[in-house]
Amino acid sequence: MKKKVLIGMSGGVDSSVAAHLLMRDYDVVGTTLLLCGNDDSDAREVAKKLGIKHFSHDAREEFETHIIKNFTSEYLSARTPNPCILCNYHIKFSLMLRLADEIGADYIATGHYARLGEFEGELFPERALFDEKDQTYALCRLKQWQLRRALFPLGDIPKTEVREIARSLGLSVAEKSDSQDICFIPDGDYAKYIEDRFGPQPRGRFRGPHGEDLGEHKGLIHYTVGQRRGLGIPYSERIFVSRLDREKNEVILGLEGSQSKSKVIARDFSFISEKQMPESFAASAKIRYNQKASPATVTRDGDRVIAEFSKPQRGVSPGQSLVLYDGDRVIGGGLIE
RNA sequence: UGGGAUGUAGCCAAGUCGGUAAGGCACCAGACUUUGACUCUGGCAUUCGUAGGUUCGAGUCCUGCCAUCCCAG
Repeated sequence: MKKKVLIGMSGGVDSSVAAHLLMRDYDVVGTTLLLCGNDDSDAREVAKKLGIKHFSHDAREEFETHIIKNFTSEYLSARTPNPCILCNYHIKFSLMLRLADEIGADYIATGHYARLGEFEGELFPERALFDEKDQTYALCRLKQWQLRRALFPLGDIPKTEVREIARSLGLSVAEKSDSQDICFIPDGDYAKYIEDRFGPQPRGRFRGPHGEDLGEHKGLIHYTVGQRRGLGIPYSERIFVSRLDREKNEVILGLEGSQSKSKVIARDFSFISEKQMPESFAASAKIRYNQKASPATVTRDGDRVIAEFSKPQRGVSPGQSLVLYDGDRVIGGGLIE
């Protein structure tokens, strides 16, 4: 008898094709999590077309407490959060697992471009075979109990082939564009979203590379370390946000290079492995999603990790995650201070 | 008021012996992207404070006017 798997279906191409691929070896049930007014009609249509069972689950309350609350409070604390990483941990790989238990499913699956690898008796997310589409960065906080019941059907398929499969199946979502922006903020204007909830944020001054006053900023939540565009400041050369000063409510600007650092400290670090990690080791690391990993020497300090990169990293933004890799294998991730 | 200087796109700013408006920043549009960013590509002055003049041709030469700044006092 086939084992049963519950797949999260967003209604996009990826999870739709993932569902189809699973059907060969598993008894597949699809679910769409209602997180924030998203619509499940595409997913329902795909499920019907594929001939699998589908149900939707209202997860708005959990999404609100675990993801949105953190997202807004981080921004209000002058940090730049990555909601996807938290969502994967709390929603896609926790809540989904509970739903799987309810329907008696052995596994859960998602349309992430990632593979699952085994190393010394444990499981790890591994980079997708075609790493232009790798999504392991966002899976950095997963634990063994989650990975043991996870499946990633798209890990060794290029995106173009996924679309071809969708077309050959006659799925209406085959040409649907890739999702982007923050899923619960459809228009992409996160600052407006926060101000709608918490009111307008106090304005302050822009401080230039030489300490000069460069005018008024719109409120700290509008800026991220490393940002260049949208500052609205004419200057003789490119200037970047190098720091957000919460005490003085100032946005500190600097020239090219001023926002680069070799030493990155991450707190609340979560390792994939349950084994004791060495105090210090070599790894490759990323400080943001869309970037290739670069070599670093890592030192542990309680729940903190200090990464000393061999080359300075630009735009190290507090609140984003430092994710460590050993080759293709994700070691873990933590929040940049 | 006398003496000096300057006035080129939203900002900074090139512009040679007059020959038919560099560049940077900002901005806009695309590309990239399951976060915020970065990056990349493309766009962006029929016009050079203004009114005349010289010239085949003026941002570049001449004259008046206007504006701003500095030094005198």
